[in-house]
Amino acid sequence: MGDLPIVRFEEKIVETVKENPVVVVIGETGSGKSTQLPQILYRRGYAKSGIIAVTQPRRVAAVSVSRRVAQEQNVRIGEEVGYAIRFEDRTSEKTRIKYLTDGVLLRESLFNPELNQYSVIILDEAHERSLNTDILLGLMKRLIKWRHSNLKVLITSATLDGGKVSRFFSDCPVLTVPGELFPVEIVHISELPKSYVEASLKKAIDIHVREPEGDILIFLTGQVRVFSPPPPNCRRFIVSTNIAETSLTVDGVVYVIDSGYVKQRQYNPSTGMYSLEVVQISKVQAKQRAGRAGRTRPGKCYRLYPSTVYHDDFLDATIPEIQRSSLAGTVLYLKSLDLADMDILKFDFLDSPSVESLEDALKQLYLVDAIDENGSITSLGRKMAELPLEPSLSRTLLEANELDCLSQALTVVSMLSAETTLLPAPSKSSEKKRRHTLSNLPDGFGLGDHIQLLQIYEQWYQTDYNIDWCKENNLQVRGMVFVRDVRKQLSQIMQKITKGSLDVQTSNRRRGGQQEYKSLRKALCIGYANQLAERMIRHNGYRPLGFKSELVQVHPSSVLKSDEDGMLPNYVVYHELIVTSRPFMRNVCAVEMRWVAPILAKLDKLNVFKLSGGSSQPDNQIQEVTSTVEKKEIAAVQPPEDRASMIQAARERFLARKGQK
DNA sequence: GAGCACTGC
Repeated sequence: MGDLPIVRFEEKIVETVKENPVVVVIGETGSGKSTQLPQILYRRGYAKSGIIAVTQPRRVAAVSVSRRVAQEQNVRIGEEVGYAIRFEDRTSEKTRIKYLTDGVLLRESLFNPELNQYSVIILDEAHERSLNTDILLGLMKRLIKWRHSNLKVLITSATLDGGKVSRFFSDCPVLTVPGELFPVEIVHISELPKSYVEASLKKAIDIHVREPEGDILIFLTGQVRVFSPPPPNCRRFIVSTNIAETSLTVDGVVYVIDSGYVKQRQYNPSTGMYSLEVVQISKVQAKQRAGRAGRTRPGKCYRLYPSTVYHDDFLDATIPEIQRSSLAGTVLYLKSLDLADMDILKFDFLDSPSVESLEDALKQLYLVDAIDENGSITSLGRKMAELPLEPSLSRTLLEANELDCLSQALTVVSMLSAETTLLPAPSKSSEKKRRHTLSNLPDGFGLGDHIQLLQIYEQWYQTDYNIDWCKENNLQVRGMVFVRDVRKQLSQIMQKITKGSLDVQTSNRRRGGQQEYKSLRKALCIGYANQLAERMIRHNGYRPLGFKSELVQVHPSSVLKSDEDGMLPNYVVYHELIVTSRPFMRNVCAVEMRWVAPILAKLDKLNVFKLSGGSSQPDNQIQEVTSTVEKKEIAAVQPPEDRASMIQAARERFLARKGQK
């Protein structure tokens, strides 16, 4: 391993780290930074006073890199070298080099804000700008002031604007270590193609006919099934999403075709909606993709866009996740750390999220009782922050505990955490099968998808977690096992939070139909107070409350049923708003008017300016955001006593809105 | 009546 480029820089690295609390290390793929940097510091005695921590954005990376380092150190994993990821802690008292996901380090800092057990913290792959890494960057900046005498922080990345991070950390030094990639020739197309799917197909065939052997990796935005599997001894065409940029390494790739696009999920804080959009990649991503051609020998990267477009239109770096996500969980986490003079709107992020996004987070936290009207964290909010869940789901668990339905809520919340991994990979044959078998699964009594998820898990429990049952019902075994792990972890945390011995056993009893789920639905209503929607008068469209007014529909895959008149419930809570062909509510649950009334009253009282601190003079931006909260419409919502008056009230609102237009 | 990239506690 002595021949890795980084080892030639050992003296320089050690010298720089000795004299500076924070150092940025830029190292291309193949530089050995992830494996060698901690070993260099270990050799130089930095693990004597504490552990050397190395964070990774992904679980697989934490495990595989630590295994390699353990091998190089000639120790077993869990001894001097170990790793910690969710559900799996392979460290011991002997551990001096510890690989962990950035999420695990964030959790640790919740219970030990000074992170005293660590003498060195290396944030690896920082260029990916994961939400967790970005929060850690902000926390490290504060931590280094408290612990300037006994903590070293290294930020390492492949292609990151080192100058920017250096400026963030008071002009700390930037070291650049060359990588060991083979040269990659970049070829741009002369003009943008009409269809990048078609163009990439043509280019692939072109390479196949003209170029010497070597596999072809094609970056597109979804799994387009245009290529059939190759016979042996043939050239492989690998069609991939951005998964091959980071998570997956394909050996034998010599040619890369880069469409220049990626599918990205983004959150709109004014409407509360997520959307999946095909967007242009950044220069950093384009470089990352090209690099995949030079791992085994010199390669070529064909870019399906002109070099002028690359230079003039492409963003330098991908928009960081923190600017594309709902920040309710993040803001609650930061509030619970009790950082001194902590104004959430002024937290020092490398790239700050918009004021609107932070205020949306505050508004959501207020509605779920995690912060009070002055923006201070409540005792309930502190408990919520301990749960590794979105605030609405932690709130649901705590309310369920009060309403004696914790066991059911634990199941629902765990199922939601794994939902995308439950259904099988799409294929023509399984699609038909799935339709068939899903009809055999319970239907949630028509009350909604949360109840159905609960019933599915309870059925599985009654088969004693039988793997064949999952297969028969076309549920991914790995997904269901994950649900079971999450449920166990959440049960333990709930036991700890409530300091009691709770009944968290999955129910085995069959009781009286719909009534069985009343408390659970009430807990969901209180938990999802920030995700409540009201039905329109004459049709089954809904309007989410507390956001800019938009018409949304219940997703057609929902098991929610309409009444004898064909009307859906007057109020539902939803797990997610997602814009595909239209805006949809995914995973909805019917709730009752008498549970909704207090939430409407709270929406009415909402004052975002006060929530965000309110002591300083409001600037224009804040005033404008406050005005987007639809005071008039919300104030018009009365909490009526019965269904007739409720409908009357809704009709008046409807007419009032019509009149305004 | 839809159809969704990736990751994490």
